[in-house]
Amino acid sequence: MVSNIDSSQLSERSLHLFKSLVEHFIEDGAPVGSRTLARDSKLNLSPATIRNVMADLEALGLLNSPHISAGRVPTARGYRLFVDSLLSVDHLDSTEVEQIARELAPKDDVPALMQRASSMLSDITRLAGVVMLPRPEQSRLRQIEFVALSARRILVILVVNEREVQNRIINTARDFSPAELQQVSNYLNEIFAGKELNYVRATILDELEKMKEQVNQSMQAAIEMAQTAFDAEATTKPDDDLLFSGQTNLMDVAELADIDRLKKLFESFNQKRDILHLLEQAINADGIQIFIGEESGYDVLDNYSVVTAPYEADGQMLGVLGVIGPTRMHYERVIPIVDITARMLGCALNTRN
Amino acid sequence: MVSNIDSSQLSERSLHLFKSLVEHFIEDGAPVGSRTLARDSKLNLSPATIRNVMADLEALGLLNSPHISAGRVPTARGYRLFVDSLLSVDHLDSTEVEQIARELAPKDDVPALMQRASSMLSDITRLAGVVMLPRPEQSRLRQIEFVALSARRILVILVVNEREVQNRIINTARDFSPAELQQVSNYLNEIFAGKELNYVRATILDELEKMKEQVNQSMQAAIEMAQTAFDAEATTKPDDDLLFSGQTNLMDVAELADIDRLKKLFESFNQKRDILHLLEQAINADGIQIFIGEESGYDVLDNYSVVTAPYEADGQMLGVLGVIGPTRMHYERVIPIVDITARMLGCALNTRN
DNA sequence: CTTTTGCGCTCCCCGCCGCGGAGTGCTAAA
DNA sequence: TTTAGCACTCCGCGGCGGGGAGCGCAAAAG
Repeated sequence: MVSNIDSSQLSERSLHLFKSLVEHFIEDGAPVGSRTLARDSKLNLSPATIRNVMADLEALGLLNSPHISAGRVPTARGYRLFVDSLLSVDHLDSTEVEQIARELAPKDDVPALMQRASSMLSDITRLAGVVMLPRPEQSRLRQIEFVALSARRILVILVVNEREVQNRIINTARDFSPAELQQVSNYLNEIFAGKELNYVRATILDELEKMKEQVNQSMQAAIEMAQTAFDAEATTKPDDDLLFSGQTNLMDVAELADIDRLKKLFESFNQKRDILHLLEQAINADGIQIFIGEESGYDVLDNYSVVTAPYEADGQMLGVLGVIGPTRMHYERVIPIVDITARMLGCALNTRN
Repeated sequence: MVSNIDSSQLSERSLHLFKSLVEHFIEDGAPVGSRTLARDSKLNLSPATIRNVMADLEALGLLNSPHISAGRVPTARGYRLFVDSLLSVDHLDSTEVEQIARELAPKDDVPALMQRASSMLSDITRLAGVVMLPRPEQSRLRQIEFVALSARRILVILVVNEREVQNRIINTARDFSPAELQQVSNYLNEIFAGKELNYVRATILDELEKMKEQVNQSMQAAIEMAQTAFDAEATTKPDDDLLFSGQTNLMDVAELADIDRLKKLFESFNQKRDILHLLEQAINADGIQIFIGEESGYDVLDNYSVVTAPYEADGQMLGVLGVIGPTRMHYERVIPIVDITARMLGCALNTRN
């Protein structure tokens, strides 16, 4: 990768003009010519001078022109310089902040909260929002319970990490009485409570062996049953860990009207894989991270930028959220929105007492 | 609404030509002229004759021409006649049937099964699939359990209708011991097991009053707690009752490439309201029901058709599933797919023992 | 009466042209 | 170093014309 341009390598004037050009382009989406720039940047320079400056900026790879005789357009590298050094972020007005706070009030369960965060991001930015569901590296089993539905159909309830609840139904080979079930869950809670799920899955077989003599017949069957339960758990919910919303907002953005590219993007939303990889790169950034166009390395994201922020609660990084839109987006507005949303989501997730 | 055309009102020859025209149009998407029709329909008629016939069909409102000098295109009414009287449904080949059966094997919980049904519909038809989640008119409470997470945070588990499990966490005003919780759930199960959820919600307050003297203090608090639990239940999951998939398939269909209309459609997928209303109309149809273009009454669905089938299990209508695509779709193929999917989904939902 | 032939007409599509506008690069002057 | 002037490029757009597909109508054929 070619090294990025540092703002100190450029004259004050060049930077001013460059910034002005980018802002102009973000506003209109049309290539910006020397005339307009001469008119609007308060520098009182003639178009010709500005042309010279722009030629230099183009040589540095910050701009390029679609055709020899069109205005200039920022490159990905140009945007990079812009967001890193030139951008002054908006101050969100208090009504917006309140709106975000209201939407993220911790009134119900985690998935619903995440869903709201995502739609809020897309509503407020008029772009596409995405939230990675919290995936604590360690999911500790807190409690396991069995509820008899009928003699051979048993509901297994796993309470994981404070507030996550998973349940599945398993069919057993023989009948279990409620008392037996109680016994099994007591037993399992005793050994496994507080342990990591993966660990539980891995060792449950060993335990089974170890206990073979100690415990009675019924208990053996019970442990086998538990194993089934945990196996089922392993196969479920591995993929719905990304919540999108507002995809349709992207259909308004004129320069992205190419339906094939849009389709590719939407498909990659559905597959989740690429976007997930991208977001994972952002989880250890401290605060906002921005992927501009081709930078991301995923060519479905050409001409798109992704503004991300990790969110944390109880001192633990939980995930990433962000906004996807055209490279030509209002960064000065999107950035603080993503930022504050991540913070507030974190707050909402702090274990309430 | 103008009355539909009955196939008996038309000569054999007109019907044959009409059918041939519709098939042609479905294949190519281009207006069909008299020449092509003369060539391809085995009738050995001159284009001129066919023009006459087509003029008649146009007068009946079955066809129209985009321009005076283009070929003819079926109207919604034309499609109606076509699917009602002229269509010969494909015989699905056995590999496809097996594929469907495999996808719908009842291996895990209901939501996942529904999700698979929907994506399978869209994959196999290359159109958009939709499934309405089962919404039994009566959701009977089967069992309620409380699990203490901490002294004041309690997990409420509701088992509803055989295999649906809902859980939520509530915060209580005071501590409850496990024994107390057991007592409460025994009590509630005794009164409410087998009752309808709405009924439970409605009468739980009365019960509370009625029992005031009979039961002790702790029990009162418990019932209040239960009330909280059911209230929470009422507010949750009222809207995610429709599962879409394969929306992006619609972006391939050339004649729908109008990005604004597509956007409107996608938005109505997100809102769910209109589509839900439409599907609800189909729940009492016995078998396949088809909404063609403007017929649906929702103008986002102009140029789209929806092929639906209700599914049932244990003798009870549970919901509707279907496929959304351009009016110009391969009905002869889509119809049997939707049909068999509905049946198999029903089978998968029959209470397994 | 039905079907066919023949003919004139309509309308779309596509490529072509020419023009105005916006913008550039270069050179020469300030 | 900046500006003015100028020639040049390229896009977008509207108008034009020809070819193609298809239609309707009228008259002839069956």
